[in-house]
Amino acid sequence: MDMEDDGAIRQVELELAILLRRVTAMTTRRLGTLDRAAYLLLHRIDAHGPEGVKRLAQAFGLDVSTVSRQAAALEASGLVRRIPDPDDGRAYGLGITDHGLAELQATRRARQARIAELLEGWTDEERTMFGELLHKFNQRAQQR
Amino acid sequence: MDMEDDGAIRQVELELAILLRRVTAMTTRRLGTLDRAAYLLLHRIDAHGPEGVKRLAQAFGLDVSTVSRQAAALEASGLVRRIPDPDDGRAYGLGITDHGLAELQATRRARQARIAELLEGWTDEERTMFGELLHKFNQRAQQR
DNA sequence: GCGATGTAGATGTATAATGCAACTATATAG
DNA sequence: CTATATAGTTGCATTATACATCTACATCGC
Repeated sequence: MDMEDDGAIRQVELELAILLRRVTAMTTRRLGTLDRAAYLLLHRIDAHGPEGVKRLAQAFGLDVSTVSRQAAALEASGLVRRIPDPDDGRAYGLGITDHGLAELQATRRARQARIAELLEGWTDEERTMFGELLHKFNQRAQQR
Repeated sequence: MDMEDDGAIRQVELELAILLRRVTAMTTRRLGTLDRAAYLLLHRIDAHGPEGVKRLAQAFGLDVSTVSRQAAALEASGLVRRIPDPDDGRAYGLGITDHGLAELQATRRARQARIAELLEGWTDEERTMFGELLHKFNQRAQQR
């Protein structure tokens, strides 16, 4: 089977590359007050509860040092607070603060409004399918 | 109509943010010999024929200076060559060289193989739909 | 209990991508 | 012919990132 010549794969590969460019460019100027790293970290913490930098780094495929710096920035801005791990003096979890939650929600609204613009004219079915396929893809991309 | 609370939009927004993270992390270590910027530029030039840096920058939503540097790097590597615009002494187009085409194809194969892995177990319909929806999304994202 | 080894996280340093501002050279308009 | 606009380049600053190293604590073997 000649996978590489599969037309669908060809298209997905190209469109993903383009998507990366476009969405990176779009989100470089922040929507709301949070930059992309901050937004994703807060999103994750909000959804999964407090986690340490190691787990967060794994979740995003980033180096621990990178997340450590991002977390420090978030803490300095009062968006998260450290919650010491009672069983491990080295470790702590990052918990979202009320301020962090408010900023997260504001940024999320701004981003969703942007997406809503881009999905204007799509059918409900297309939107739903797009979300599900992206989710399915992300699941796989995490494991690998 | 409460767009912002549409479940599909909520999911698309989140999954796009995650996708960006994952795919960026994945493509940081290059597949093939070309980095991401080089790959996309060559891809575009191959598909659209020679274009100047201004048009290329617009196509990717990047600053002209950024593309100018990327183009210089491509030229230094012999992947593209400058084609002076006969009607405008300031302008030139970037044309892909044989070497550039070979590298493009090699990198494209490597990337497609990677995508094929990630889409393993998907139905043909899902793959096709994913590609089409990504394309549709990118089209909109370019105009806006 | 204590030394060896492992682990969570922070920090030093280097690199790469990018944007903005200033510049050069050419084109076009009045 | 001068003034202004445009294509592209370059200087500079910023940001995100990885890798290596370091510190503090934990755990394991004895």
